[in-house]
Amino acid sequence: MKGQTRLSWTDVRDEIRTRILHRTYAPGDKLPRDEDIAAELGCARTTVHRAMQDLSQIGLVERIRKGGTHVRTDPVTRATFDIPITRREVEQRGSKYDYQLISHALEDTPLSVMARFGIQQPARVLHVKALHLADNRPYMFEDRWIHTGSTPDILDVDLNMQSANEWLVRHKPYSRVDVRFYAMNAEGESAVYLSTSPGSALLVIERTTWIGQDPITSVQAVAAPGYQLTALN
Amino acid sequence: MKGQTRLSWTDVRDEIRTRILHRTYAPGDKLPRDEDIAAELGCARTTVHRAMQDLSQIGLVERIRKGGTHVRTDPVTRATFDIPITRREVEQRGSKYDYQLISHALEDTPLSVMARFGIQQPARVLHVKALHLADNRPYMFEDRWIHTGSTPDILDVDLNMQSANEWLVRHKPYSRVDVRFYAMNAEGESAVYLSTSPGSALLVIERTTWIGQDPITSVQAVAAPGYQLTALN
DNA sequence: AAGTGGTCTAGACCACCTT
DNA sequence: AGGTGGTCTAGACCACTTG
Repeated sequence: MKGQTRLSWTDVRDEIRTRILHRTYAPGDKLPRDEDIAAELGCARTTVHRAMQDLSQIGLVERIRKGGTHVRTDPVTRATFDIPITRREVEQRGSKYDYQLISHALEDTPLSVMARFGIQQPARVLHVKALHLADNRPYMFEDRWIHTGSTPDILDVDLNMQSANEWLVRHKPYSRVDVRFYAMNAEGESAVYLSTSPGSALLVIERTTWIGQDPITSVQAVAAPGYQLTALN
Repeated sequence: MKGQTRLSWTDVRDEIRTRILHRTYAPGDKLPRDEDIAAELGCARTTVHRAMQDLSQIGLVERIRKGGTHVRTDPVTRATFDIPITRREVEQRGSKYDYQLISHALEDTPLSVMARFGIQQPARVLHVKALHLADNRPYMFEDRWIHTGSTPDILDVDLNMQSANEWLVRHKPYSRVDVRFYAMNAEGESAVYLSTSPGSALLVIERTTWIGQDPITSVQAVAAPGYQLTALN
């Protein structure tokens, strides 16, 4: 006799995915009820549910109570990115990490930053510019605004010793984050500090974080030329 | 008496997250065993497990069998992006969508595309260039290579009527995808078709897909100036 | 109103890793 | 070797949404 073992939810997931790839279940089709699939494959409904949870998160199927499970007609490509502390990112590439504080000053939020924070009135913020280096070469230029209302402690930190990036990540958990990517031409400071010519195309990672309703920080992280963001998996 | 209702896994998740935010469980700390948390909060262990599954996926905690659950010391920012069919993306912005085929030709894969596909020998591919428009203005320029070995059907498609993007998404499911973002200076064709001046910084979304081991397509989607990618949530 | 997915429970066993 | 998370089951009830 052969070693018939119990079905795991990954088995079920793979089976369903295969059927979708092979068009047994075509785009737009309604899949059988969880319970029927469970009966067919010989496992508990919970196990099918776990499999479907995965497929649903990937974006392969769409599940609606009472409506049933459908294969998505317009499958989206869903990509997930990890954005670690810059120091860690550099070290994981096997490079030597260095950091330089360029400037820091107490200022009022400009309109652009007020918009990012979603606030109506200007607020007192610490404006920090800094450069991250990998193997002594510019890696990322960061232009950051830190809300002194929500994060007064930042004023006591010696930013020559420790990047604001690192201090914040270690000391200020956030409850909400907005992340966006776009391209920018190097100009002025970004060109100088990244040692590139004005006009170079640079990738920008803009991140804004809040704790509850209160803004913490907003940063434009401008990567050196050639930088690529790669999705997990 | 008040309506004491049963704890849901989201309640548990929120409770744990709050404790992490409040440093009840500080970065690096080991959390109690699932079973103990369940006992404390008064729910089944499975419910705690479901909550932890979520926190683990977000990247807030790290779980290791026998090792227990730990608060991550270097929380990463994890961002997820949906990359829909371009037509859908345009229409969801409330704009009118148009599409122009620029050129298509059978060619051999250049080295760069062989690298993306992960193949050693050149392959016969359909090289397609096309432009997507939103409200009659250039929106995205796409430079695509389609492997005719895995996808011979593409040769029968009238690419004037239907973008390769759309046809592929509808007819060729993939099992693996590589996604990366980077910045590029407009030059030559990309500048001309996107109606911008050479040198403009443009965001590029590069996507390569496979079915099993076989490459399907690789595309450089070059967005018009000002384009932003925004994370879900 | 009814059907379908979503969740919760209690118990059992398994798999993996640290000690 | 033992402890912890991971999974499976069976059954029950809930919540949402469509017809």
